[in-house]
Amino acid sequence: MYLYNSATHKKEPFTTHTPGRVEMYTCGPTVYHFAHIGNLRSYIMEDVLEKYLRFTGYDVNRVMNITDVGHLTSDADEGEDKMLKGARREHKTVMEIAQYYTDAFFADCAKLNIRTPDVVQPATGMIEDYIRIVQTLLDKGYAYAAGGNVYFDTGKLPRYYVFNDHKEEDLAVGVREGVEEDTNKRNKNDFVLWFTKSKFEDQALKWDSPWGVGYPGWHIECSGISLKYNGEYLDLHCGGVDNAFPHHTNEIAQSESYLGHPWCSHWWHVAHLNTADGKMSKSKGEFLTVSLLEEKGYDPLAYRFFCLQSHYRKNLVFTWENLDNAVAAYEKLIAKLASVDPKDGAVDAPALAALEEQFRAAMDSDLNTPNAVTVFYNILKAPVSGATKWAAVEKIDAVLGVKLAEKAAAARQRMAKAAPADGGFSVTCQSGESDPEIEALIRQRAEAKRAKDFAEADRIRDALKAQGVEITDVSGGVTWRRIS
RNA sequence: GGUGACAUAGCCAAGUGGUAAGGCAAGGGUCUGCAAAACCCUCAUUCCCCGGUUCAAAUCCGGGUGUCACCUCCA
Repeated sequence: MYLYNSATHKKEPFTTHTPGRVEMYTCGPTVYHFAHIGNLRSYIMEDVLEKYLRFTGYDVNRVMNITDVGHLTSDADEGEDKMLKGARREHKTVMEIAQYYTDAFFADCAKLNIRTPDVVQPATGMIEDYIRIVQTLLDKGYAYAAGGNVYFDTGKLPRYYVFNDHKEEDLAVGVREGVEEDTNKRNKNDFVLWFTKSKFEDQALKWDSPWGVGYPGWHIECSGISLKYNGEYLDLHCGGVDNAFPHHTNEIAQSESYLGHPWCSHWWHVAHLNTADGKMSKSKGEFLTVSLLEEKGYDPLAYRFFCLQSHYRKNLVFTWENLDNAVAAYEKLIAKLASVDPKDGAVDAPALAALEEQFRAAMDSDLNTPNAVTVFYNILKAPVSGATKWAAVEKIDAVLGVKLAEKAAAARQRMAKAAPADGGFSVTCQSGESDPEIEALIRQRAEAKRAKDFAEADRIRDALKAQGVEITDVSGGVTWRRIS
């Protein structure tokens, strides 16, 4: 399998330190608010990566942090702690906020069919580990104390910039309003390992340390958590592109300095989901969450499908029109599979293997999910038995995770119900809902049709449409659904 | 200002030297009382621009232009 490695800027064969096993770390959410669908794009793509690695036979140990401490506010940044700001907004304690949004995050993940990582570790649960790492970095001379804080000395490294070719003098420090240069730093790009002097007066969570009461720097949490649960050699580190610098760069600096040997061989970054005006954020424009999608009548899995249609290293622009496009494609795919009889013939093993091979070829090429999705179409068009088609769809959907077989099976059940064997007339709602008033109208229309009074039949259909109900004649009855 | 990624039809999108996959939308047809659905057909002489290399370039090289991101918390 070839994957693009941000650290080398090349597609490389993916290899692991221990053959057959992948130590995988993914940066998790900061739990001060709901995740927006842009955040979730990364988790969807990471989920596909993880599932594909398992599909190809790897034993995967996936670790994720939950950032529940120490982040500054986002976007409209006034130098306030995100967690604290969230707590104040909702009159809750910081830990209540963290728990609430952690739960909300995993609820969103479940709706998007994202597997929960093997290890999920809140940052606040590992303070002693961070202190030990910081102390070791001080002992080894990679860190220094100044102005009450402990800093990492990037000047001690032969190569600090891993992902790009920044020159220290070109770094624009404090370009943004409200961000001031820290005069305690020896080098412009030094970063804090442990704070005792908070920028904000009322930092909520503090711990005792050899350097005074304070809290850990942002970057140390990921190093600490990964070192504990993935061990000294990490195979795959994932996250959004925005994390590459400085967060991942700093993780590498502190982890390798602490360990004294190379740490993570492969870095995998997911590009952003943008809106028409640029980067998606929580404070600008519409706050796009999974819940909002659901309120608007979208299936979260249609959003997952939307993400799969694009490559993970390419910016994706979110518009409602683009989502609708994906929804139409997704629903057609389900309908197509639903029209295939799973009991048709036997599973043709060689044909199944050939279809699976197409899928592997796409995925092996830097996780090319757009091409992997086209394999669904190839399966449906292939001259093979229905049983083979269902088996092939189920096989690759175990990785892509859009629940095609499950949805198609449900659609088949509804179709069976809508076409009773006794020749009667049935009225079925596509979402399983039942509404006597609507059903009565539909039956009235059927009567009018039987009497060849098509004007009356069309009048009733138009009246239903005006109420937001669309009906479709099928053999043996009518199905209906609500449209927005 | 520096750094990086990207630029393919109305839209999403693959393709990394051999003559533009796939999907959505649209148009035409079959079917249907009419619709819808389904099925069939059509839909980029051309890949941001200008040079170069080559028998051959969307693909390689050079130079532009544009978009986005990062340098400050962010997926």
